[in-house]
Amino acid sequence: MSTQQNRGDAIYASLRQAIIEQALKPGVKLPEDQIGEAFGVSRTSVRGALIRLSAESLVEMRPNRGAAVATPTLEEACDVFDMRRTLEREVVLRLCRNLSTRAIDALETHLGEQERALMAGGPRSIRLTGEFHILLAELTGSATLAQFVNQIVSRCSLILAHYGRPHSGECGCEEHARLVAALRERDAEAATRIMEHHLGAVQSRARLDGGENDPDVTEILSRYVRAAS
Amino acid sequence: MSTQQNRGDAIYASLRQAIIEQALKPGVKLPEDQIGEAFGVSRTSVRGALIRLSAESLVEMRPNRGAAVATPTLEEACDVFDMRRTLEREVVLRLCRNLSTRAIDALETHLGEQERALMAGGPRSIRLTGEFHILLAELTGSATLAQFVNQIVSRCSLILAHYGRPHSGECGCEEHARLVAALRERDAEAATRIMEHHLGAVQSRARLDGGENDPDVTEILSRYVRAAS
DNA sequence: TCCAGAAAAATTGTATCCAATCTTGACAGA
DNA sequence: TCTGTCAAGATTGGATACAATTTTTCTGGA
Repeated sequence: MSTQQNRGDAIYASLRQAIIEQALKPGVKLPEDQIGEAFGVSRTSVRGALIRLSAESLVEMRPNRGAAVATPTLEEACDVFDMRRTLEREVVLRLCRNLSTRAIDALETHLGEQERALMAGGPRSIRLTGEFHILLAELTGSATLAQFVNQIVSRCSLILAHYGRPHSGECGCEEHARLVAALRERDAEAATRIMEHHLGAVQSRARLDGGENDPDVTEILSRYVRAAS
Repeated sequence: MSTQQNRGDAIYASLRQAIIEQALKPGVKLPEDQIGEAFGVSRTSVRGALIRLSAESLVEMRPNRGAAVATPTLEEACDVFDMRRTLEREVVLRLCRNLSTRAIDALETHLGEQERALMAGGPRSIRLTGEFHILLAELTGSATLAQFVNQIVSRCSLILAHYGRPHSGECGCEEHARLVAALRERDAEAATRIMEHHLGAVQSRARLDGGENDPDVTEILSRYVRAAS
């Protein structure tokens, strides 16, 4: 899923990372020409990457009108966060049932990286805190679960970029540390509680209460549009 | 996700259906030329469709060697079925919390279709029994959950095509009826039990016990290949 | 007969090209 | 000044073209 064999893969990975790190903000247009030129490839390869990103709901492709970084609606955002809760609860339960010491080592190594990145600041930190959750999912040994979590966490990044306060990444990673501690003890009850609380905190960084986030005129107006009458 | 705006969409939908209905069996090569000619379009459009299908793990694309209907490994198959259990349990729980009478009507209408298709036989039946589960997921109102279930159920179809007994679709739909009955009563305990049992039955149609299913030589031999020594 | 290696054919990866569609900006009329 | 219309420019959808790679076929030698 990472190494670049085709040019399309490389572009896919780069664009994806840029979106997740919130360098490409929701709504930004992604003209094939321009991207192709930036990467030094033709539109053909770019198109392949965009198709894949749109399959993940990270970009929207409207026919004849080009691609843009997706702008999730409020409803979508809530749905995605709900789904994330569901999936990550499952991750924690599976990990408590079955977690090697090697896995715990991997988690703690990653915790260290997160802290260092947090010190240093920058987009790397945003990405790493997300990747922690993906690592958790991978450690369940279920490729499918890991893939779904990967997708959902990426979309959460996007949502935070859209609705979150400026530069709001996921979290200070202190709760991550507590989660790892609970997992080490195989304490499913505590682990799910921490995860639940943690995701609640992440979600609360988004202003999903319908408050005045962005003057997204078209979206607001679309609610008042009726069939031509 | 269905109406064909671009040519790529049309091909995507057609190929997907063919795979799910087990008309295109796992391992079958999908040369871009040939498919393009079959649909009367160029390779460009075909490629787009294949990219999307490979993002769903329904086809495998190996660099410079073309696309083929995916041939899930045994491990993958088990993983997918596990994930399906996880997701569909969530579907049932959500539905018991919140299910309109309109939704129940929709389910019963669909049950009727399934029965009729089962009488008539043919690939339509295979597809419809799968679509019942997708309908369930859609009725939760969560687009994300529905999409994940859609993907997972499709992959299960593929797995049954690979490992299942000949023409083994999902199931006689009698358990579907019992599930709807339990949902109507909002009986979460019974509903999850039925779903669990039902998916167990579906899974058991696949010979995932490692028995002698297919002489998948390359895969078998790959376990004996060591680094060149 | 069987195998190794080379040539030919087939297939993919990617760039380029054209028509269709959308967007932008200018211009005329109110 | 504002608004509606239309032409010019930009962008996408899709086909074609060509180089790179793989697969198949052919051939010569053991």
